[in-house]
Amino acid sequence: NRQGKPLSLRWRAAIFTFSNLPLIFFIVLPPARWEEKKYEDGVKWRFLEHNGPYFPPDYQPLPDNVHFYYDGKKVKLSLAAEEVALFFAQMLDHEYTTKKVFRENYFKDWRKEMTHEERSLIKNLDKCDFGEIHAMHKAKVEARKNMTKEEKLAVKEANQKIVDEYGFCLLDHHKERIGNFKIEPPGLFRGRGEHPKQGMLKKRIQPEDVIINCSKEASIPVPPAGHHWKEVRHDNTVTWLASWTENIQGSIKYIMLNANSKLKGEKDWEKYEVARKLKSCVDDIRNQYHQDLKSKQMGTRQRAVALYFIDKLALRAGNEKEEGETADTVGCCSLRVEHITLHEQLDGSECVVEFDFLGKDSIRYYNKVPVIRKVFKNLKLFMENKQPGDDLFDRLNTNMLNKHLSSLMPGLTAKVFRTYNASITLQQQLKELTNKSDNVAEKLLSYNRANRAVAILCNHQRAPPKTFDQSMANLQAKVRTALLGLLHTVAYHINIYLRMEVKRCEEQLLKMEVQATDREENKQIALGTSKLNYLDPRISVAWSKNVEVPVEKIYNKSQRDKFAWAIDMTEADFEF
DNA sequence: ACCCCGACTTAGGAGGTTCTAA
DNA sequence: TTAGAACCTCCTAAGTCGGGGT
Repeated sequence: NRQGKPLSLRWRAAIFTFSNLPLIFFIVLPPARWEEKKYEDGVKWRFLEHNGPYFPPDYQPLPDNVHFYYDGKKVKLSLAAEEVALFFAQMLDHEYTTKKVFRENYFKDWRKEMTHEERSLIKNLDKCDFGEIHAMHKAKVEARKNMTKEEKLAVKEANQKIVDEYGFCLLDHHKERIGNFKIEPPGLFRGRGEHPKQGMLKKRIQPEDVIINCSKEASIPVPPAGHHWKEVRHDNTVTWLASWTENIQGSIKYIMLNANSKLKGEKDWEKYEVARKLKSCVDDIRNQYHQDLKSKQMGTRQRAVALYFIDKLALRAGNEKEEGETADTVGCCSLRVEHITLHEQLDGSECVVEFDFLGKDSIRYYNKVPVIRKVFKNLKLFMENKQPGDDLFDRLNTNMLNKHLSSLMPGLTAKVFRTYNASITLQQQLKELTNKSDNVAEKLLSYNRANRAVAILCNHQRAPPKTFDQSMANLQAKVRTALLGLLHTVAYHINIYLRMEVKRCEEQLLKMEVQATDREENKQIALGTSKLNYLDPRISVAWSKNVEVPVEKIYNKSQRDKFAWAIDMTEADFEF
């Protein structure tokens, strides 16, 4: 099986008695889905059938009592222009409708949707009054919030019907959940960070834009009435069920399976197996790049320094990006001189590199890192005679780096280091932080702390919750109250009948303290991303068995579904 | 050798739902 | 019973990486 052990025989036993004789039956179960044999290289399925994507509802025109005004005068907009006006009006409370780039992009695209007459009238966004449309939208949101239980239930049932019809497909022998079966509705593009295309109109997708992928033998999904698909193809070397090209970046969007599917689970498992393989040769690879730091070839030295960062700091590879098409963000290979500052001496350490750049999703990476002298000297060399905006690694790109890595180990790429370092860190931290004698709450705190160490390594940040300070204060107050209550109880009522009560108070207090600590430490850290994408679930499952914490305490339902393969196969002695 | 793009994973936020404690 | 926090699901943007074409 996937732990490298012989394939396990899955069985259940049942005991009956017959005339006081015990009879034991063994039932041999078929192999788990993730133990079925695979297809030849490149083939992802034999049979694929589905109902096609679900399209968002058509635009509903504004009611007659809601108006748009231009320059103080009432203007009845054409349907197309009105729909796009509503997109803007809906977002009026959001700060990016005040941003220059957003407004300019929006206005330019909106004008494209206008009729000739509208275009010649409406020339200035500042003179547009979306007030009534905005108010109508807010009223709708409010009304939705105030729906009765019955109304909410009706909505829920309607949604469930859509899921039942469009949310599943048949892939080989299995009914599988589809991850995103809905076509993305039109709206205004909201990029992350300072995105040059923010505010542009994301257009409505028609069936004529959509490519369907299914097997030849399957019944072809029926397009909405009066429409046809762009294309129906039968490509079993890919996993997507439908695709379309999006108009902002011109990239392809896909409808794919849910994470709990066999296909995705198998891929996930493979990813962690590659990372485990890196574990067995990481020492050699580290020796290699330490040697390469002294290479006569500048390109080799740059590769070595980049690898040092990727390994030590879990930086992303850093592919080059087209300027002006996306926010200005970088990864390791695309770092520029302006993103690092060298300090011979800083806070009592020598050879410190100060990183300050925007990474994926425009999340800031800020870190001061002591490095070995050879790396430090190389960096100085790379920065000589360069402008702040120049590439730090001018003789390196992700392609060259990955080609080198795959020559060291099959399947090795830059991102494997992130997976490997994340998982090995979790395993080490769990070993270090968990005490067998702790109670479940304390063990969970240890787990969260180990998870947190990884999230910090991978720079998984979140905006602090809006009400964080307030809720923290509330929690502290509660702790104080509980503490007082406890003291009070102990001081005045020590007698045998109240010991239970004291014990209960103590437990409650401890739980709250643990909770407060956990929450404070978690203020700006997002644990979910690493849990879902970087941490080999077998480490967590083995830990939960070892320390006797139910797996439900660390994985919720959808996480348990996603990691079903790991929950099924992992024994307490698993080592990453 | 390089570039472009297709396919897939990784990412944080919005918003809805459930839980908890007063 | 209710408000607010915690949890969870959905959404879709933004990365990685390899293969094919030039």
